[in-house]
Amino acid sequence: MATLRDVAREAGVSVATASRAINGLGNVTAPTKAAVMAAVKKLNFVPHSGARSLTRRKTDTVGVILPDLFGEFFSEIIRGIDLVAHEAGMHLLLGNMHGSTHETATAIASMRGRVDGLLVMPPDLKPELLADYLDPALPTVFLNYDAGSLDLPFVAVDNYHGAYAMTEALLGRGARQVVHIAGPKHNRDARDRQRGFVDAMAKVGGVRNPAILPGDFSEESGVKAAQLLIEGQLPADAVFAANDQMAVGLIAGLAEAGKSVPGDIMVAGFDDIPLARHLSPSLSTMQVHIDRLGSTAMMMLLRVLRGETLGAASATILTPALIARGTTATSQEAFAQP
Amino acid sequence: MATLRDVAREAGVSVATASRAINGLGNVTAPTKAAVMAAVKKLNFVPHSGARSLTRRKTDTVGVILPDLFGEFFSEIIRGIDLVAHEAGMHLLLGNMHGSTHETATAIASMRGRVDGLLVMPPDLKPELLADYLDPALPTVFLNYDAGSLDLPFVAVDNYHGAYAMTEALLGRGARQVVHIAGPKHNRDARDRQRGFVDAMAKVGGVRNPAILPGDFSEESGVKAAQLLIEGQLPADAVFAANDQMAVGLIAGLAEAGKSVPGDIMVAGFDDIPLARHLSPSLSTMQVHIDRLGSTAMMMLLRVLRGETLGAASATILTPALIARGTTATSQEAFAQP
DNA sequence: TTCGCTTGTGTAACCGGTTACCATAGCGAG
DNA sequence: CTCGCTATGGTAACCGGTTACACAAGCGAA
Repeated sequence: MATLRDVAREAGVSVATASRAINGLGNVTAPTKAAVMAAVKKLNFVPHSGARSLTRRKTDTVGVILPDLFGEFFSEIIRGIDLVAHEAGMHLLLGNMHGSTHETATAIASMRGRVDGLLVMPPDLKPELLADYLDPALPTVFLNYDAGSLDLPFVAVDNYHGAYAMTEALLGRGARQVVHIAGPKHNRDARDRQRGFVDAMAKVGGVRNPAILPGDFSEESGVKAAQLLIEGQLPADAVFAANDQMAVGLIAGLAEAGKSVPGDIMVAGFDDIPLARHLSPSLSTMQVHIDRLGSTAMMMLLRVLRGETLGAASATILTPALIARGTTATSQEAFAQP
Repeated sequence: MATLRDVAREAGVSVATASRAINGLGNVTAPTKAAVMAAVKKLNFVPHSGARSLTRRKTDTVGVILPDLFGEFFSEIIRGIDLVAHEAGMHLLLGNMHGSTHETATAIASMRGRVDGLLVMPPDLKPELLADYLDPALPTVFLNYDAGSLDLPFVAVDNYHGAYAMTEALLGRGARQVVHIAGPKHNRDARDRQRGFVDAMAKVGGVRNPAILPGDFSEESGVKAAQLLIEGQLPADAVFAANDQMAVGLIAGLAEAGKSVPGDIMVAGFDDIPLARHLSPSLSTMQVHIDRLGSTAMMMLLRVLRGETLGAASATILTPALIARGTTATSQEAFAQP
């Protein structure tokens, strides 16, 4: 591997001159610069970024810490981040916390000196726990997370109002007995969606304690919910699942039991995963632009890195949009658009 | 930020002793080590990895260069890589070549000094072009790519035999006129699948020049293929799309035209994306364990990094499995299992 | 007591690139 | 011809951790 000293020797100049020529810092005459560049080409010199980060005190890299890397959700987030990062000439260092607090601490620690900033998406953990591990000097933006007591910028989805709107829509289509399938207990997204559902049922539907079935965001838990619904003889004319995966399982379970969707029971999900539009009937859901979650967070981080103060922009809330499809079609609509 | 010198001063020892204590290199008495560790805790010291990589000449990071980050395919690959990398305590540095040769060169160059090894997935490019940019001293494994003339280890999917098997299966189910929807012209996966199809048609079906429609792996190109098929009045009793995405579009297009699947026309895809099993009828396809593509490549890279010679294991071919589902069901099967 | 050995600790050079500061050459003005 | 300025380039310290080597202390053996 060629070093800067090699280049300098080859070009017949000092390391300082070579460095200046390469970085275009002026104080170098055209012929000198040309000689240096020729040497660079000849030796195939590429600056060693480890050494560079020592003196420059920046790495042109951002660390991304996600709870898991499974499924389209995370792939879309990474894509959104990469889109913006690439534009700004930054690299992405991936860290996986694999769900545990200890892993998260390790992941954050191991990024010291490797990154200029951090994007963190803590799914279940309390922010207070994370605070101990975060380096206050390292710019950090939270993904899909209300930073709460921590004074850090974040991007989040308005799960509460999304769930509220969907519940309202179901009621508006004539449903009286709407059942909710909840997500993991400690997941904030899941809790907010449940709150939105409960509040809408109370205020719009006039129902005090609506039925709620347990779930964990997995397809299997949707199937189980369908069984509970049928065997428990729970009266229901609509089911609102806390995410699309569960809605998919639910529909399969209902079909198994001979129930028709939306004829007997309407179904709605949340997220608008690509699969949703391809089901038959297609799944009504709340559309979350997952990639924007990533790109927005990355843009915020870039601004912090540039030294700008975010002010009011330090909290960005993305509002999901209601997508009405086949699983909530009324009989008229079903005839009009099979 | 606390440095090693700070820790040494705090513990009342020299930097050398502090370093040895932290890295557990022996030659340090228990009380001395305890004092150092106490200082580490107190100052919240984390070694600066940039500085470390200078002397150690390793970074515990592997670079991953992908053509794009879109869709489940890449997400699965990254997940597979991460699974193995995490186990080995390695980090992932993501690079996106965004399709162009120039970008690829930049991505590879910018990883100099940042990574110990490289995983590269070149979709369309010729290996000869890449060779100029690859550092021979940097261990590299190709993903989903036959390294060809380059003497580098790789993991690939046996697209040819997969396509051959699927075509054979379609013919075995009574199809006579099978049409293929091809992938992008310069994509090697697509070309191999097309070759497998053509050869199977000739050898098993006795058909010399089977009909082939153009496509580009996108859902839309599947829809277009359906239109071409109908409007061109191309006789067909089965369609084999080069990937699942196009099969999905194709099915939608056929439904639009009033054709029933598999009644009028059987359909098959390739990849087994998660969506495949959820379609109705469910999509028959060749199952590729995409995550294994990533994890296998990562395991190979780890072995190279440990100094092992791969020998025969330097070329790993993953064989896809045929998954027969609803879109290729014969009428008897359709009655038996609706 | 002194020599020799083991064991623990310190000093300083080094990895590769950056940059503050200094030295020199070249030029015009006086 | 000398002075003084600027443009250009060189020297060396530094970023933070690692490690070869030197050194000192402690112990047993002669």
